[in-house]
Amino acid sequence: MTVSRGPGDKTGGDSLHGLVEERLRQAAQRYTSGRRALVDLLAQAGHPLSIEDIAEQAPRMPRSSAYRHLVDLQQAGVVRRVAANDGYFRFELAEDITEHHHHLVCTYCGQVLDVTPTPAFEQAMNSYLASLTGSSGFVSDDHRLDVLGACATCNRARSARRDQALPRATPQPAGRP
Amino acid sequence: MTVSRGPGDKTGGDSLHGLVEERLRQAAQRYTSGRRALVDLLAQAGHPLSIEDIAEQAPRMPRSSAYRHLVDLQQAGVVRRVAANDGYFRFELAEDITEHHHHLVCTYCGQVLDVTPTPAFEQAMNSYLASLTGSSGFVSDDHRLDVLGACATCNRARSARRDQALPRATPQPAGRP
DNA sequence: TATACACTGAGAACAAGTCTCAATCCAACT
DNA sequence: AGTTGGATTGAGACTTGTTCTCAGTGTATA
Ligand SMILES: [Mn+2]
Ligand SMILES: [Mn+2]
Ligand SMILES: [Zn+2]
Ligand SMILES: [Zn+2]
Repeated sequence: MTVSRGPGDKTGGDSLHGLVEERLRQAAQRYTSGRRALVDLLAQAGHPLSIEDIAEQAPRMPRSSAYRHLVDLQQAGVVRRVAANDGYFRFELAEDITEHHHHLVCTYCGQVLDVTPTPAFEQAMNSYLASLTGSSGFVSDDHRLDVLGACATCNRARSARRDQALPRATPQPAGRP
Repeated sequence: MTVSRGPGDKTGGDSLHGLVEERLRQAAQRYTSGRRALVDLLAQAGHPLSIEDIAEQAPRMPRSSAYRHLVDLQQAGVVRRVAANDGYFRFELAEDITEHHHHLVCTYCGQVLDVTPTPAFEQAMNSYLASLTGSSGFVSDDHRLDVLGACATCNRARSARRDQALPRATPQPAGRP
């Protein structure tokens, strides 16, 4: 049985753990069972995980340890921290371990999905980024594209109702009491 | 003297305040001097402001009031809250008041700049978004593109040094004591 | 002027994320 | 096999951006 490790699943077999171990060694860190559990979670999720997601799927891991592991894995270049629209961080494997991808953010249920861009689009993206370097003196070395909308599930729920209104989960601020 | 209101400066003259007042009225809210001051700040900044930016430029406004005004203005559709890479929110005028734009995020000093995309790129973006709708059942109604890199100022500072290392402000997690 | 709400400021409350510290593990030696 | 020094871990205190509470003030409208 093969397990999907994210979009594209670049690293076949178990080279993933070897690669992670090597990067940790570079940072004088050990690849312990807690860290391995986290990497497995992130690899099998295929989309960025919140600390809540992690706590659900690894109930025995203390939150302080999870946070610290994530920091260490970031510093080793294994994990990337992404700021979602709701102000909470999500965590995913670094793109050079999985593959460059974008995010579909459902503004109703808050779920974040990975999607791999078409080569044509990335080409347009690159020429656009090149044009930015010239005009403003800004030198880009990465980009992040989030597509906001309704996922398939929430879409069905919405069209099932007469009124187009569904409770939104993500961008709505707190409001007045 | 004309004041830039953001990229493109869609609303000329003082129709901005009229528009804001109208949207607040729709939400049964008044356009008071504190709220007007905030709208002026956001309009003149031309890039998303942090609560710290706001406190600096409007020292007499209490933070609790600033936050509450921002919530009210969001609910009225005047302000948009953007989650920056450092985990803190920034605030800017809604895109249908200014113009659709993207963000240049400097990963060294944390500053966020607005940039208006070329029509060619937005066209590529639209066809890309259309392709997403088909495949996964996800229906997109908005997108957010953040370009990460080094702003002109930090770029100069970086090339002035022999080593390429500058202290990063944004994505670097806290580290171990 | 009276009345009913909306608005405001001060500060308490909340919670995601970070830090501290004592205990434990483990790779590298003898 | 035992020692040892540094890395790792769990529990909980702490920090701080953001939200909530509440009493007092402003302001439309009649
Ligand atoms: Mn891309
Ligand atoms: Mn765009
Ligand atoms: Zn959804
Ligand atoms: Zn900069």
